[in-house]
Amino acid sequence: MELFVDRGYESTTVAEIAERAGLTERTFFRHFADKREVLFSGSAALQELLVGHVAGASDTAAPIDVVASALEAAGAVLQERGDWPRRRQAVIAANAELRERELIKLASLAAAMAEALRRRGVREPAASLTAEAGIAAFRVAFERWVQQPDSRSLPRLIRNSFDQLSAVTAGHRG
Amino acid sequence: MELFVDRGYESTTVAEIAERAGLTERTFFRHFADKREVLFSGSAALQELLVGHVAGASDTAAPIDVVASALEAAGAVLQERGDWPRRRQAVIAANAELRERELIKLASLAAAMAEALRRRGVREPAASLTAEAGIAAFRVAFERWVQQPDSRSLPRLIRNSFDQLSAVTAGHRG
DNA sequence: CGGACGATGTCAGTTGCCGCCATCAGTGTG
DNA sequence: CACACTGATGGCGGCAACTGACATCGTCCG
Repeated sequence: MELFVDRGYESTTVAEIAERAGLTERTFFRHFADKREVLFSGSAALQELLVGHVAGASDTAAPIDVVASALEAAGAVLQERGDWPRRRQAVIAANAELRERELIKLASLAAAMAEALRRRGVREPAASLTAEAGIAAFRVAFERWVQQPDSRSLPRLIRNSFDQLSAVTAGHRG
Repeated sequence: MELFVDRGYESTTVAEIAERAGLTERTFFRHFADKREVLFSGSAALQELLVGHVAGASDTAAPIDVVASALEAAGAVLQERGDWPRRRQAVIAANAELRERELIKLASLAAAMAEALRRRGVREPAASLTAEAGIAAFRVAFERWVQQPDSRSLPRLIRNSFDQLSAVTAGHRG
């Protein structure tokens, strides 16, 4: 992160990262599949958290509410990490490769939640749709949170985003 | 496409692609920003189509319906290309790098539609949310269409996907 | 003590990608 | 007709991401 913030992601070489960590370039690639992954290795934990929440939710809760509360919980965790998520997001936003990686990580979170919903008995395409739309709501909320100078509560923004989503899709006449 | 289908995306080098086209590797990179872009250069046209539909929709239509009908129109165009979209999608699905690129292209389509909605007077975060959720509905429908052996109408699948989306988010209690 | 094992280092090689300069065909201009 | 300009291409060299094969070293276990 120090190197990325200093001179930008692209103009930082893997050799430099490895040197700063007191390791070899070869060893770096044994810990991370590629250069981008340094910034995304934490997403596995987030995925477990989401899946756990979905699996443990009340049986009577509607799928969209299950997804919403799982993502609010994730938002609370992110909120507690202080500056880190914002600095990380600034680096990601400045680089196209990293934005691509972020999208596939989010898609992977959606897929994991959809799978967890299916285990609760939700059928396709409702499961995928709920998970994907939920991630979309999360993205919009997270982006707002990152850009806001004041620290408005991320879980609250996420909740609002779900409300908006519900309002916005309600108009559709099938 | 011939080379990709034959030996897979990864084990096809840019030099081989260029040679097949009767050009040099150097020239290839003058036409495409990187190796992945060969498969995604058409997305600009799709974006124009979507933005045009959103901009030209009836003033009284609800944003979600505007987005839905724009994506149905896009689906109709894809449908007319016969085998091509399915072959292309098979190549993309088999490779992680290509899936990343596809996601960022879809995100770019969502951003363009959100911008078009804003020009119609839709405010944030409703505009982004509608566009993102719409793209999610499209993705789910397109994936089903690709996997279905019979050629069920893609626009119809997209319409169904939007109906499901509406049903699925309706349960949310804000 | 000795051997298995996991983490690291070393080295050479492939490939994506880019900067720089030369070439060449087509076009407009005096 | 000669010249300059422009746009597309080729050739070459080089950087950086990534990988496979092999060596080394510390640790743990019997």
